[in-house]
Amino acid sequence: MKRFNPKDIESKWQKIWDETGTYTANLHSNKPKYIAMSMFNYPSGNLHIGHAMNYTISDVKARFKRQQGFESYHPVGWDSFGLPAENRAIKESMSPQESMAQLIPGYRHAYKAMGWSNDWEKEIATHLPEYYKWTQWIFAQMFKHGLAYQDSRMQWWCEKDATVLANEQVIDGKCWRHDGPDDPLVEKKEIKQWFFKITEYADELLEATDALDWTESVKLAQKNWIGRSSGAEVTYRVKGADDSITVFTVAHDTMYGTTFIVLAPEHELVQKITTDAQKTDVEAYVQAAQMKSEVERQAEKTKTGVFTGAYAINPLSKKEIPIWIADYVLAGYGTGAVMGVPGEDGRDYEFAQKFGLDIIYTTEDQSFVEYHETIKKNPAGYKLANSEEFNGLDFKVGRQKILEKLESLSVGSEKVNYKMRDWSVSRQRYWGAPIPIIDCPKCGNVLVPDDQLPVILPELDDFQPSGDGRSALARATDWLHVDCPQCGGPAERETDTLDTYICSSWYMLRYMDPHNQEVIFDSAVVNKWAPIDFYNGGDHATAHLLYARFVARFFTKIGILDNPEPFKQMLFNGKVTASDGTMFSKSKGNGVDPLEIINSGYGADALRTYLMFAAPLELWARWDAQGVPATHRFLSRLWNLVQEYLEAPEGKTSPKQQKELLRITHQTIKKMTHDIENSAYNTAIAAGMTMVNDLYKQKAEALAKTDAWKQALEAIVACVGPFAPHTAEELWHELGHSATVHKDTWPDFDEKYLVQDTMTIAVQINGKLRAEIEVATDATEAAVTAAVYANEKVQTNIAGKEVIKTIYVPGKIVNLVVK
RNA sequence: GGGCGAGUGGUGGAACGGUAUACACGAGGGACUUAAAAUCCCUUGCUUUAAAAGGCUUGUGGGUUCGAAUCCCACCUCGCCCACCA
Repeated sequence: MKRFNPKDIESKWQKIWDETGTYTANLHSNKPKYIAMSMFNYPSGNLHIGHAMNYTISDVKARFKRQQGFESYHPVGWDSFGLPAENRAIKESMSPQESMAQLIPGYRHAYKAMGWSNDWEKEIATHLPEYYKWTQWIFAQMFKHGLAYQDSRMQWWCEKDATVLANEQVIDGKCWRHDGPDDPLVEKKEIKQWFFKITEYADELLEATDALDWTESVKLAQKNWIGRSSGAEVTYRVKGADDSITVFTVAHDTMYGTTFIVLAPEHELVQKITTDAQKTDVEAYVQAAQMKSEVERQAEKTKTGVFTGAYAINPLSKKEIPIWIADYVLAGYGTGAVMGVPGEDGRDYEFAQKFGLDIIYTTEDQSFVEYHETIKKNPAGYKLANSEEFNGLDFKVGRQKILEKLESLSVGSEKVNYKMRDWSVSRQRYWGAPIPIIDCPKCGNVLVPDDQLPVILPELDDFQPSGDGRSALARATDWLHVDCPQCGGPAERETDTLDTYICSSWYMLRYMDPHNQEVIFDSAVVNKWAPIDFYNGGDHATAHLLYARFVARFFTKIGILDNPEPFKQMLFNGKVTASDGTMFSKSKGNGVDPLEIINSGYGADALRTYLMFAAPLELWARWDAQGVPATHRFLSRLWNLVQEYLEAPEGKTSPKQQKELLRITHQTIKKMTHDIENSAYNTAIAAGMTMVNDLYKQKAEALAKTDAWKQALEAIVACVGPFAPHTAEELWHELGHSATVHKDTWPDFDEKYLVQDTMTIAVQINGKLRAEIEVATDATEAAVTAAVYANEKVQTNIAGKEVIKTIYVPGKIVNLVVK
């Protein structure tokens, strides 16, 4: 009997699949399409267990659909621009180009060793000019449509990377790439940079979120990130001056409770309105605030602030209220100024307490309850108080009336605010797509004409940032100096490169037309293949997934794409940790190397099956050293069963066994089809294991080379195909097929085989299980009840008692209620 | 501080309001073997008992229901995301 030896069969089939193009998708096929993929790979080292997890999830889905008869496409590519590659290149004194040329082949080899069904004909890499030409084209389109602009702003700055960061790239006050305990906090620097106006789409993105078939937590994270709040802008006049201060509030119904105004230290009016007496204090405070990082500010437990000496007038109550500055007010949100309502807002309350400011309550119960709490506890509404003519009104009515009054006085209007900011897309680093802009002293920022794209990234010897806040490109003088496309005069190229999140915001669409050099993609093909049917990953709940949605939406506006949502279904899967629950890390050296496991003799199939079996996909799994041996054992049992069948004598299968084999088979097909469809891979594999166990029991009865056995074995081999593709392929061929198991082989199930002659009914007495009875499947309720009363245990339990109620759940349970 | 999840055997985990603990690991026993590995078979929630037969069990406490791991309320614990967003 042939032994199960993954080493031989895996490399054999990988070679055959490669040579025969088994996984090459025909984008013009007449079959229904299916495209499954996992988040883009960032080549930075070796394939690790997290990759193995992520890419196997989408590979199983793609394989399942391919077997079901879909034209299934499982694309592959490299998110090859970006800082890790550049930093590695600096460290190992090689160019990032060379670094990629070294890393990518290693990944290709590893992907094939994992048995992933990628289409290698359509491979892409974002650092190649044929790709980034179109990344630059997107920038140009954004620019032409008024969605790309340059601005000088305070921006997050990572000292280690010497580049700015997008808000989304700041994690707990640190750079997303340097968030270790010894890494520095990010700082703010004023830098001229490019932005994409994602805020223009905030509302659309928010509204479309609910309908997505995505993991709920991700949808929620996106909604929170966009952070819509609707309220009003109200203008307070500064006493004795022409200036006025506009604040944003969601609680304009509490306006009569405003007893002070607070400006952010950076607010433009601070200098102007501060009185001479307060000047020293205010300047000191502003300076101190500038020195502090955002995180230090937030870490402070108590409120700080300084009085400016100026007063504002409440436009409704006409009361004079002091104007303060305090760093609990953020310059970047709303208008950078708030109205202090200490009767209804916790932060204002704390501030008022500390500095002895007045507190006015505007609700009838006249005590401090947080505004949102008040509404939550009393959704029906509370009544306004201390609000002059609005007293006694329900807050919803009062709110509306107050708004109307503000509007009539021209001091307020409805306003919607978003937490989300525009997307900062400039990076002061070398290894990215150059921004296709030429800075002309006469014409200003001039777009590089489309026919001159791509702006090729010049090869350099030294990739270190130039140190003046510009990238290494500032030193590439030949490249830098160009003629202005508009006036022909001397000009300079933009030295910033594009955030690599732009590269990954549209790659899924390029997969459908990867080599097109005329246009970004053929819309006809893309409209056939988009959206991505299945997408998964364990990171980027906000940044990447929001950017991709934004860019796709933009494509629909400029008419090159039909569907504004790029990902139809998105599974946010868990990660794999070490057995002690801590993260795998290079520094700890506790990593598990997928290739090592494969090569140790267990094979890719056992590894894949273990990863998919360990836990539900959305949960985090702990690495268990016993796991791969266990799934290897399962595959080996299946293997041996098929070998025994092949060596079995010709003969007959009894009608009884035939019926049982059919039942086992169809029950398994049903369960596995349903579970893989629903991404419940762990229970699908469990069902496969159950079938193999059941077949071993049948084998003990009788095993002969019959159609009944063959059909059962073919079904389980096909169903295991998505998880253990090599083993399935080998066994499929051994069972007599010459075509691949991986196309059009998924078996159908028929409910009629699931029906048994008898069924087991559980009998409860007062809800407690007391007996089980066996009745004919077609037994009537009367027959079942009769069988229940005939049961000895039931009789003992109801002796001397009165049965007051009988509940019969057909096919399942009988519950007798006795007294 | 806000939001969202999750608490089930020794472990990872199963269970449309209907027989809790599928499947797997680990453990114990047996077969095969000179022996070991591999393989195959059996047992395995806790507990009383020699056995037969009971009792108890899904974080804690209540509730709804003929029936609750599942639904509702309160509490405890853990995890994740966001966080002075006005």
